[in-house]
Amino acid sequence: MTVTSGPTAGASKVEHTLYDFVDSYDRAYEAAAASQQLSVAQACVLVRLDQRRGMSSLATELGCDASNITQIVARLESRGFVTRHADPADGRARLIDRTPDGDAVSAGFDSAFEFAREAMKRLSAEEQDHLTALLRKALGG
Amino acid sequence: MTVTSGPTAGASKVEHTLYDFVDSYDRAYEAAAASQQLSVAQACVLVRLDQRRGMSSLATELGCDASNITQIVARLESRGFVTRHADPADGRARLIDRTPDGDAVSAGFDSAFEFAREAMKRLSAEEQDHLTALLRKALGG
DNA sequence: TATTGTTATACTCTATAACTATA
DNA sequence: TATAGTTATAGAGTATAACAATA
Repeated sequence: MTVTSGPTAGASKVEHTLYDFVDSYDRAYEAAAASQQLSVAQACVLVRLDQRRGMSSLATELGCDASNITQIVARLESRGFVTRHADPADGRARLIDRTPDGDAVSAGFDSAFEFAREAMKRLSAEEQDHLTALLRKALGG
Repeated sequence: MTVTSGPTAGASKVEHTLYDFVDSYDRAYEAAAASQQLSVAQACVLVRLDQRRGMSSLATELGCDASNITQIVARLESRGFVTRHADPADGRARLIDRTPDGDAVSAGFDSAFEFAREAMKRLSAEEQDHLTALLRKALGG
């Protein structure tokens, strides 16, 4: 049940369509993570480690508590997908690196998560541009 | 971290936009649930109980195991938001009803989850129709 | 004093397996 | 035998609070 929404009672047609799209996207993401034996949370962290980075920046970007990241990174480390190193510039900080095994799993996830790619194949370049513009406008500022 | 994705390395502009939209939608859903002291899973179940229904249909619709629904419904019941009744037509089945308190919380959630509503206010009727058509086409069959 | 990260704790979500009751 | 639901269990996600080390 990673999938969230469900259209409200009085929702309009476009709102139902938005829900269907988000629902499909989320389910595809979960399936792609599962194909690599990853939880959604683990996949979220792993794919963001294409460059070495610290714990707190991950927590900020993912909108969760730092202690949560500590746990997820610990599980990824125990499976050999990441390593932790002291930051020479700040004795408090830790820098996380993805290992070659982690790179492979992350790449496997990227290959498996084909939802957006497949969906956009059904649209022409002009339609993609129009969709981008409409969604940007809908998102506002 | 209900939010899932994160754009892939080689993702196109429209794919980034899709991610931004899904990300915003999911975060807004989570915030609306939290505003009613509900988890995302609890909100998913509660909003689907506008009519009396059985456990297995919820599990099927939400794509999770029946034992999971048992737990979530039990928590909702302990907070007075739903009740369970025997199904007179099938001695094995249970029918779940939302209580008046549950109705109020569900309505509170609907009011708080204004993401899709607010986003569509930024588009004209024609733009909404066009967006619907594009997303439907992108979703395919 | 403030920040980075960890540990301890508690609760929720989730699936699997075993079970009861009913169809 | 098959289905609806529960219970027991275990692992994972999550936040809060308390803590150590460093800035």
